[in-house]
Amino acid sequence: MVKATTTQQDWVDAAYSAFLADGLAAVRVEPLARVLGATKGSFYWHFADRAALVGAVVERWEAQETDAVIALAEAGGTPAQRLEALFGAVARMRRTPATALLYTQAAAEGVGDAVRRVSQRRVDYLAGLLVELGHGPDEARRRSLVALATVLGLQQLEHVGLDALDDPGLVPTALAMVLAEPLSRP
Amino acid sequence: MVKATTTQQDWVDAAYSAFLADGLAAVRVEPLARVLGATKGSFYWHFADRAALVGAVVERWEAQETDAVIALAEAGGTPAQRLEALFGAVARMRRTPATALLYTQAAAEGVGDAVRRVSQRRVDYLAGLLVELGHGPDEARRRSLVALATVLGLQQLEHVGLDALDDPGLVPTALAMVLAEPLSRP
DNA sequence: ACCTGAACACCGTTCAAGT
DNA sequence: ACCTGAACACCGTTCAAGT
Repeated sequence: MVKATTTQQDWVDAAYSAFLADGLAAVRVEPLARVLGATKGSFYWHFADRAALVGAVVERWEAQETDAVIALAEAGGTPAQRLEALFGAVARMRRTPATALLYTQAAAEGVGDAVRRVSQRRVDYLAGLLVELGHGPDEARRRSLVALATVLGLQQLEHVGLDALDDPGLVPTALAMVLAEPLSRP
Repeated sequence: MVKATTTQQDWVDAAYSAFLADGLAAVRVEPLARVLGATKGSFYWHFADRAALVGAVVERWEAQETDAVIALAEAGGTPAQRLEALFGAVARMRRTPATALLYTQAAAEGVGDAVRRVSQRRVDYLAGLLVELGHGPDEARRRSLVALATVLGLQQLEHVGLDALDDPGLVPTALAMVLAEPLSRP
């Protein structure tokens, strides 16, 4: 039995695949219509415009990010173990163009809010760990912000051809930088 | 005396302004033609295609970046003073959307090489300072890579609405993280 | 209710024709 | 040598018309 109609889900599924492969810019109505064997007119029955589809894609991304953070938090262990697990996950993450592209595309595509919420959640989780490890709340927040920025920046460098994530000594270095005691400045 | 013709320089100037304001995506032939009071046909006399204009824009950006690094290096002082100056410059840099957008757009726009060269030069400069400050070359390179990534990532977070660079304690924190002695891991 | 097909706008690209 | 203006392709968007 062949599917009779193209559902809203079909559009989001196809758009999400395109997003994972090539970022939000790849979420385009006409090419997706070709992939789905539908017309653009069909798309505009299910969605108000392209922005609505982009919104649905980012909503799905946000939900999966939230699940991932919760899974990390529930994995348990000591704060130090959870920090190790977090850095391990980051080290394994590597080349996912979608995420590397997302932050700069977010504002232009009108989904900056969702990306900001996800970022905040990540910073909060890491800051919680650092507080458990004995840092003060302000210092913990700053270090977490810097750590997230580092991960995002390394993905960008990777994306531009600097094989930053290949260096096996880099993640330990970053870990040390996040954990280290603050220096008194000269 | 009114200028008779639209020169190649005029196109690059207009394109560079658009780039500084809104990133490479804003380098578009037809809107620039409107701004310059010329036709698209005129553009295609001076340039092979839009990619050539984007290339010229990034070339100018690369040249100015190089000048900036050289100026920093020639400023002199002790390595610690130069490091302070570098972080001060970064702290003052703040909201330049163009740079924040550039890294993710670079690959798609075919100018990844120029961006990679600029990144490499920045890392090399900082790593040199860290070596002068007593770090080993590998550790210095890793810390420099992480530091550049941090700056790029903070720009992205800023761009998405997390007021990361507003926190006055953040740059000292980042400085401490770059300078700190490596930890032995647990 | 859901879709097609044609239309229009926007921008990249080409090119014959003008000066 | 340099430019105009019209044409085409691509994709977002609208809509009358079909089932």
